[in-house]
Amino acid sequence: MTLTSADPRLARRDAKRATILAEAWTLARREGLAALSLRDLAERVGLRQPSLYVYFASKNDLYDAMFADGYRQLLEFVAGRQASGDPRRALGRFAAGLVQFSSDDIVRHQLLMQRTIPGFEPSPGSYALALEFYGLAVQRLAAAGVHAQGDVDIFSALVSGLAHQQIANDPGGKRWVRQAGRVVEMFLADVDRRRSRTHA
Amino acid sequence: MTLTSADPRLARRDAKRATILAEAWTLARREGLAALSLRDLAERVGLRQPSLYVYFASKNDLYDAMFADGYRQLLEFVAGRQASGDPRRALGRFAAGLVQFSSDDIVRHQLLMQRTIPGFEPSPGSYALALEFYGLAVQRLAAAGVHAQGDVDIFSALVSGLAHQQIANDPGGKRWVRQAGRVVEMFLADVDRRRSRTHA
DNA sequence: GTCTATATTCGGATAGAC
DNA sequence: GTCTATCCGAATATAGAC
Repeated sequence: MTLTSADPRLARRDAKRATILAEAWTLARREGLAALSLRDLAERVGLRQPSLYVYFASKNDLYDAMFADGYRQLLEFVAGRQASGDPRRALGRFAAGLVQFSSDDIVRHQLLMQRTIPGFEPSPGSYALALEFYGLAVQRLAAAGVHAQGDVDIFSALVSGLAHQQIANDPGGKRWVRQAGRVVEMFLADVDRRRSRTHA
Repeated sequence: MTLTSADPRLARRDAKRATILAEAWTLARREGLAALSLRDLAERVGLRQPSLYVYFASKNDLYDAMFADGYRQLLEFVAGRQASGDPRRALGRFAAGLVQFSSDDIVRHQLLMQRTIPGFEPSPGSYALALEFYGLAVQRLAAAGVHAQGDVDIFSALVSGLAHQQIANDPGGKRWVRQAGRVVEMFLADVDRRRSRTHA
């Protein structure tokens, strides 16, 4: 949605939407996601509060745009770190990257990964981006030889757990980020162990 | 705090506080933790809104009481499932129990484990209960031969990750609860592997 | 300890002029 | 597209009578 348009009118509109969005993130990081107010937001972008409705149909619409924006950032982040070399080592770096990404912006992590705003649900269009990310993760796992749904479930739990502990108990640090490699190793060792037990 | 007193006057007061607290949980589960309103809460316990201030000094004080209450429930839950038999198997049951406990009440998990309410921070007295729980977990780990801080960190991430995925992607189900035993096994196998590599 | 009444502030959202 | 003006509702919290 809201791709930069050729029409200069729409282009400027999109640019302003982006400005507002960026300011919304800043404000949310400072005040808390749930405490984000359209009044404050308007003031920070040099508008009166009702004028925001030109750009966003409602507050939930703003949250939805932030949700989509956050997942676009995540997809871009993942795309920017191509898997190279041994796919199993790459999976470790992938996991560490995700934990770092979450840790880099707690509010973003809250919005993308937790259901914390009462009444907010992402629109289908925004949720599609979340699914796209999930698909990418499944690809990385497959490249490392992980296919079973149960294994995918466990991997997702490992990453989200590391991210959560990092954010909750060492914000800004790397205490759990550093454990990502080891955790993925232990995970892959377990997958192997089960494979050798089941097959042949 | 707020132990049942011998003084019948205080006892009735505490009883009413408990009633209000229970209703606050119910309301928070229905409307969301952040959307909890003192007006609705008062109505549901047959009081006018200002009368709540007799029992709680502020809304944050109510959250604080809920926080303490939640950790008391957790401590009771853990105490009710004594570790018996092989401490390593017991650790698996311990982890599964914790995931189940979180899954049983999403709002409680939100309040206890996430920083989701803008402006709320637990009081020292309430936070002490959280530390008490943490100490118990460390004991269980020690009984299973896990001592290193890094190992404790990983265990906490494993449990919180399973809980989070369970809540986010299969609320009311057991998809991730069921994986707890396997995850703890893989964890202990890794701890062993490292021990045998380092020592002797 | 409970009430009525009210202060105060703030929130999101809409109408309509320019 | 931006504004002023305003609506409407909701929130927490306090004052003071009973």
